[in-house]
Amino acid sequence: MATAQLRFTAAGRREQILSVAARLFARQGFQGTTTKQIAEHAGVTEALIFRHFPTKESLYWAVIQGKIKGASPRDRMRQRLNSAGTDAEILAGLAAEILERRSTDQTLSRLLLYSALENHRLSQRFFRNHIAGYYDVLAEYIRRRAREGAFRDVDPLLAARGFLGMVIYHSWVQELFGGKRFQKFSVEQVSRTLVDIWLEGMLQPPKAAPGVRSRKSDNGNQRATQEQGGVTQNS
Amino acid sequence: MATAQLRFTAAGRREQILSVAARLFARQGFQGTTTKQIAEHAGVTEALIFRHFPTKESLYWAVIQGKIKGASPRDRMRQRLNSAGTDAEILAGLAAEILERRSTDQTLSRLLLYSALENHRLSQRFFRNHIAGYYDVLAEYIRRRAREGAFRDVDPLLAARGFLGMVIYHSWVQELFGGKRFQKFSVEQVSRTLVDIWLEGMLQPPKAAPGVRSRKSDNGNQRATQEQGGVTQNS
DNA sequence: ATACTAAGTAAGTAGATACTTACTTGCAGG
DNA sequence: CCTGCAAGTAAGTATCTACTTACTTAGTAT
Repeated sequence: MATAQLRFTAAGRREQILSVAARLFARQGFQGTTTKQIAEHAGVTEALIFRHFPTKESLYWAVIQGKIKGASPRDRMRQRLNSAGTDAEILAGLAAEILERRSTDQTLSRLLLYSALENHRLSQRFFRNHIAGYYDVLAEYIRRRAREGAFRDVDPLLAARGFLGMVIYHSWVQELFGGKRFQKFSVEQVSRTLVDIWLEGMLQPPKAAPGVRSRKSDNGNQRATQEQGGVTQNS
Repeated sequence: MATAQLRFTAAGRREQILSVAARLFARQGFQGTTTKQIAEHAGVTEALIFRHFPTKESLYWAVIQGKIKGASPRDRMRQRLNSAGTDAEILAGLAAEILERRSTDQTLSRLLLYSALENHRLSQRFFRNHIAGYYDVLAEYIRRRAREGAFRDVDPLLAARGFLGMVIYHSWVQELFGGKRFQKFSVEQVSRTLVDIWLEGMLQPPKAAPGVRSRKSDNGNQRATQEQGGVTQNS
């Protein structure tokens, strides 16, 4: 009869330590978090931590890898982008999901930022596994929509980065830099607005004559423009 | 004759320490930088540092305040936004400046990120003084262009954040997360492309009757088969 | 009960860290 | 020249850090 267990199983304790450490590393970074702190928050002595993880750094790795595995956005995102609906609906849903997730759980993005700043060798891999996935899938979506004639001919990777940049940067500003203290935005408003701008910028104009794209606004009071900068990339 | 001085004046030494500390704090954060390191890089003993700054934390504050004062982007940005040229030229110039500055000197953005993550009380103020300035000025520009009928009616602050989000996030990805290892983009290409998307999304459609905005794409359907000419220039 | 094993701990160690104290050295003005 | 003072240092100290070692306890199978 295991009623009130005083002891964890090894695996259970390991997970508990991981979850405590994740919170602390996310809040304070690797350098700012001590093994003593982790032990105290886990209700355990430091020695036990080093029984489960040979070094503090290996614990950090384990935390990050756990988070990477826990959240595999690529598949959910691909699924979303393949679902039915207008571009606007799909993208707004995507943006909303990102914003919502980030506002309820900052640990992942904080871990990512910290590891990037602290130059942990893991950072690159973390980034590639977690963030780059977003790009590739979204870029593919953009490429497809361009092939279908819906989107303009813009470097898909840059376009994807632009979209995610709008969304993620906004959430950073709100959550990380305390922007929400001065200005509150609803997730709906933000996702709708940002998607609106980006999408309107990506959509192929309706009745453009082939070869010559007419500017939407010629009234541009500033000095008239003779040619519209193109988007092609040859550097 | 003070030819080769072995000793600095107090003010000179203070500045030297500040500049050395700025580099180190930017690279390693507050917690990750030791006073011993700073002393060694300044070619001086730790004691001298504590003669100029009572605590390590006060040194950190001084570094950040110096950076805030040093870079006042608001004015330069306002000037740029009031100069002559098309929207595309002005915004691309702005984006290029941000990208260029950030790629040559990361200390400022790294300090900002670190201080935000480490929850230094200064972080909010740092953000408000350094970054929020961009928003306000750019939002004002957007508001003006909307009043002039050139831009659509979109929340100016969100639009500004979207623009800067695209640019700044891109530079973070490239510089911080090592994105440049896999993909190199020229500053011109990035700024032109991002501005193109954003601006095209903000411009008022050409022949819309006032008050009624016609969407570019009414079919809204994902499988849109909008006919299109071979519009944009192909390389 | 006994004995075995896995979970857990008390009490360290060596080195680092922020900061101090008591002292020395270079240089300008009389 | 020498003297006063600001610039600079050598050698600490108390505390903290990651990590260890030698030990104790709880659960369980026999």
